[in-house]
Amino acid sequence: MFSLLLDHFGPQDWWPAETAFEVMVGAVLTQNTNWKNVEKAILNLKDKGLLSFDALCTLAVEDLAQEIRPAGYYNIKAKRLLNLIDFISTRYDGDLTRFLGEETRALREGLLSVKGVGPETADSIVLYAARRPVFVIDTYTHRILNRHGMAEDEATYHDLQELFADHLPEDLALFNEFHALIVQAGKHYCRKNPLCDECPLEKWGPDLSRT
DNA sequence: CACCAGGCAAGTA
DNA sequence: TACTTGCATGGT
Repeated sequence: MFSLLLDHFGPQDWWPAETAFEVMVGAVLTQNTNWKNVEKAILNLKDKGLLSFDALCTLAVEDLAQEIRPAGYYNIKAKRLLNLIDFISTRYDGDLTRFLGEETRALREGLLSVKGVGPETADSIVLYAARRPVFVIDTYTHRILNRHGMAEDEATYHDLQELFADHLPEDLALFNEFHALIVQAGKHYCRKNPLCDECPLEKWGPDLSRT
C-alpha cells in the first residue's frame, strides 16, 4: 500500500511547518478541521509575532481565540493550546527542547495528560515535532483499512496502531511519509459508497482486501 | 441547501 | 460501559 501511494502521489513532505513549536500548534488547530483553515490561523499568529512559546505564555486566552478564529472551535482550541503551554511551563520550566527530548513513552504520556490532547494529536507531535517512530492513526486510516477488509468498524486507535507496528519496520521516515500519504489518499475516499472508483487503492492497486 | 474537515471532552442513561 | 452532543469556521 505504501509503495502504491508513494508512486502515485509522490513524497508529501510533512509536517508543513518551520519549527517544532509550529507543529505542536498546528496539531491542536487541525483537530476535526480542514488544514486550509489552520493555515490562516497560523498566518495570523505569525504576522503578529505570536507563534512562539514565550509569546503564547503571556497571551490572554480571549486574544489567542480571536487570532485562531479561522481554524474553527476557536474558544476551545485556545484553551487547549494554553493547557499545553502550561504543562510545559510547570513540568519542564518552559524548556520545549527538554520536553521534546524526553523518552518517547514519557513524552507521549505527558502529552496525553494535557486536557485537549488526545491520541492523534499526541502522536502527531511525537512523530512530527519530536521525530520519533510512532504511527499516527486518524479517521482516514481507519476508513481505508476498513474499506479494504483489514480492520473492523469497532477497531480502536490502539488496535490500528498495533497493526502498523506489527507489520512495518520501526522507521521514522516511513511512518512520517505513510501517514501523510494516507491522509492524501483518504481525501479521495467518500464517506458513503464503499468501493467507489474514487478510492485510489481500488483503482491503481491489486485487490488488497483479498490479501 | 447539505455535507465535510488531519478530534476531544463532557454529558446522559 | 455505550452512545450522544457541543465546539464553529470555511470550502465544495
